[in-house]
Amino acid sequence: MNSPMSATESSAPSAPTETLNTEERAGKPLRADAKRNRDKVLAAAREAFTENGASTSLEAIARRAGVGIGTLYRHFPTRQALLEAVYVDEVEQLARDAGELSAMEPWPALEAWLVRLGAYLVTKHALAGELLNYVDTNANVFAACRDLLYAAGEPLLERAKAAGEVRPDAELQDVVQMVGGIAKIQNSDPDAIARILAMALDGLRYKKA
Amino acid sequence: MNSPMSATESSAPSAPTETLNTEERAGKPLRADAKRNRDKVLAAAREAFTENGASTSLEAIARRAGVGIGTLYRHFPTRQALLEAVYVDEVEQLARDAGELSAMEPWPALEAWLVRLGAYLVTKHALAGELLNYVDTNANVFAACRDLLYAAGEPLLERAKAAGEVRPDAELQDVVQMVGGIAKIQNSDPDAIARILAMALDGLRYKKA
DNA sequence: CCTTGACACGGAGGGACCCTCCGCTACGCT
DNA sequence: AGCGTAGCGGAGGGTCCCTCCGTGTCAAGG
Repeated sequence: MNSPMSATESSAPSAPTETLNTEERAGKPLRADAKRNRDKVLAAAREAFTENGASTSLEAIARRAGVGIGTLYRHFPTRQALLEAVYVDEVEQLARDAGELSAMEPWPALEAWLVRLGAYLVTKHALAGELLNYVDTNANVFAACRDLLYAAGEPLLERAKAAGEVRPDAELQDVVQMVGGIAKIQNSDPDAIARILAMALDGLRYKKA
Repeated sequence: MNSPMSATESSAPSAPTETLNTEERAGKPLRADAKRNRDKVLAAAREAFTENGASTSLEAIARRAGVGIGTLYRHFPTRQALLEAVYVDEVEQLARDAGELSAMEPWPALEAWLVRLGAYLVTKHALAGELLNYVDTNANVFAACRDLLYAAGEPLLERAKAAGEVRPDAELQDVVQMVGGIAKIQNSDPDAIARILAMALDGLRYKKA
């Protein structure tokens, strides 16, 4: 895990491989053609974001998907919405990981989870930028996602605190943001990020004097 | 702007206040009108970057400065070049600060400097992005600046290591990048950044078991 | 003071994107 | 098979990037 992965599809929380489960929590069943187009856009977006980062032109994505730009915008009114749709599954997986790790000792579990989170975000600077920021527009599209992540990590952190392995004043929000900030560092050397992250995480265990 | 500090000029390393000293290390004496325009652009850019971040439209800057877009591009062929010209003075000041701090105890000195660096970068996400990244184009325009910073910090770090207050495996580059990464976190609450930075810096002092 | 070469100015213009709007297409229900 | 409407696509207006080149301005020598 020390090094941030390949360039393609695969990433930390083994992605769900398919895009079919999309739609989800919405009430409306989409019309056949609509669903087809939505999936085409999603697939094209996933590829494009992976290849060129979050700033890929939306028009390019539409072109790649073979749909009109208007269609893309109807399904995903903003770039953020599209990003979210592309990555929710993976973030959810990350949250689920937290549960499994609870078998380990408190600190190793927490550390492993945070490192995994970091490694994932390294491969998706795109996501990191949007997922973790408060500021910004009224409704943070990623809010739900983020809360999920927080809910998942909280137990791990609390457990480590209870075991006296992590300073009691550490807040999960701060920790997650820290990991995100470090993951977003632009550095051609993957090991450097791993070193930096490890060092910063040790700050969680530091005790005064 | 959403972040710490005032909105205007002032920032961590008391900025040199004026833009007159610009030009510098170049051989050619500029023509009178050229210098005048260069300064106008620089001033407008400083304001604009402060108000709207590094992504401010270059055309807007030219408009604000009351010069043609072509003029702006002749003096500063890239956005990076402009950023650098705007901020070199401040970064140099930051480097100079390191010297003064050496009067303090090793750890407090190092911590103070890094916190100051962080506070400064928070006000200039713009800068942080460009200054600290390796990746990217052939010639990093900021390379000189960055080296200056590293040269300034090195003694502080070494001293703290020698005093046994900082783990010996900490590298300055990593530390500076870490500070940069944390400073770039988007968060409406300035205190949060400070907390996170403090926690991460404690990682420097953590000693195994 | 005037000439004149070179330096510098400004903005038009082509390309890329963003996002909206609306006439047309084609689903799918009856 | 007919029809109401969800959904499609792309033209179009706006912004920005960056280049190129005709015109304006400086300053050194006559």
